Amino acid sequence: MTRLSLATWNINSVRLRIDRVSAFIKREKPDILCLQEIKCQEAEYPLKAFEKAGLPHVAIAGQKGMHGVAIASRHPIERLDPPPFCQHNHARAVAVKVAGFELHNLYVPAGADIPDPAVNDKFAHKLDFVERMRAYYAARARKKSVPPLFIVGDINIAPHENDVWSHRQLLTVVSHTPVETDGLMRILEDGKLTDIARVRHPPEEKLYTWWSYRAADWQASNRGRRLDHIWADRTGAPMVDLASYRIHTKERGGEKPSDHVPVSVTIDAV
DNA sequence: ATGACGGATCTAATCCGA
Repeated sequence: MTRLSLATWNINSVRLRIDRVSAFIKREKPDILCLQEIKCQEAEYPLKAFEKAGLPHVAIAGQKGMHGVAIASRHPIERLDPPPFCQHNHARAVAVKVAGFELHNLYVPAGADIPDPAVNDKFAHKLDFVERMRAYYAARARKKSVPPLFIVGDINIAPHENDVWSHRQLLTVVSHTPVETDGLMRILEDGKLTDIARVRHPPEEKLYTWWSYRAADWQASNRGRRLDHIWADRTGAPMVDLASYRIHTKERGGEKPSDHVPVSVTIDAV
């Protein structure tokens, strides 16, 4: 039995924040770190820093300037085909096999401002991405003898009332509209997936992983949303130490933070 | 809840995020 710490973080430029990433790895010692919005191509990725930090096994899906996801691991990884969720083939998914389980790292489209797919192509793209996730994980849940699966990343949807600072005021705001939150809940239901954060944290407890850059004082206004998720499938969920779930809110502070903070969990792998 | 911030890019002004 190996205890593994798995963390996910929308880093909003891995090159700009590589020193913060290195410090986080040094302090929190994740065995696997999944990043979103690396905002670079594969060749530009700061591999050396990850080697130095003890996570030398890296799978990168990059593109110029925007999006981009990566998985960095202490243990050897086997790269898998990314799940086919993005109709535009953006770098929004990377998948590996590591320590006997499967790991998907996702960056779901934000969806822009207007929550109407008829007039907003980006919102239509987000809804399509979510429906593809539902169909894929539903089909996978029907399969026998698949490895345990963990799905992490910036899902860009805050599903529950207390995953946002004001349920009432955000009902018409992209990330918390009913069509999105219903879509997310259907992925979990049809895929037989567990949203690890909410197993131990009751529905009335506020949980945020993102705070806008535009607030004058993010901490004082505390208008956050829980956009970053760690999910496990039926065989993955029992491997999770539920008490280990952490939101690393401290990372929203200090110099040049990302607008998202890391989320982590400990897994008992074989 | 809009766009006060912040990132990348054809380094100047624009696109993008959520």
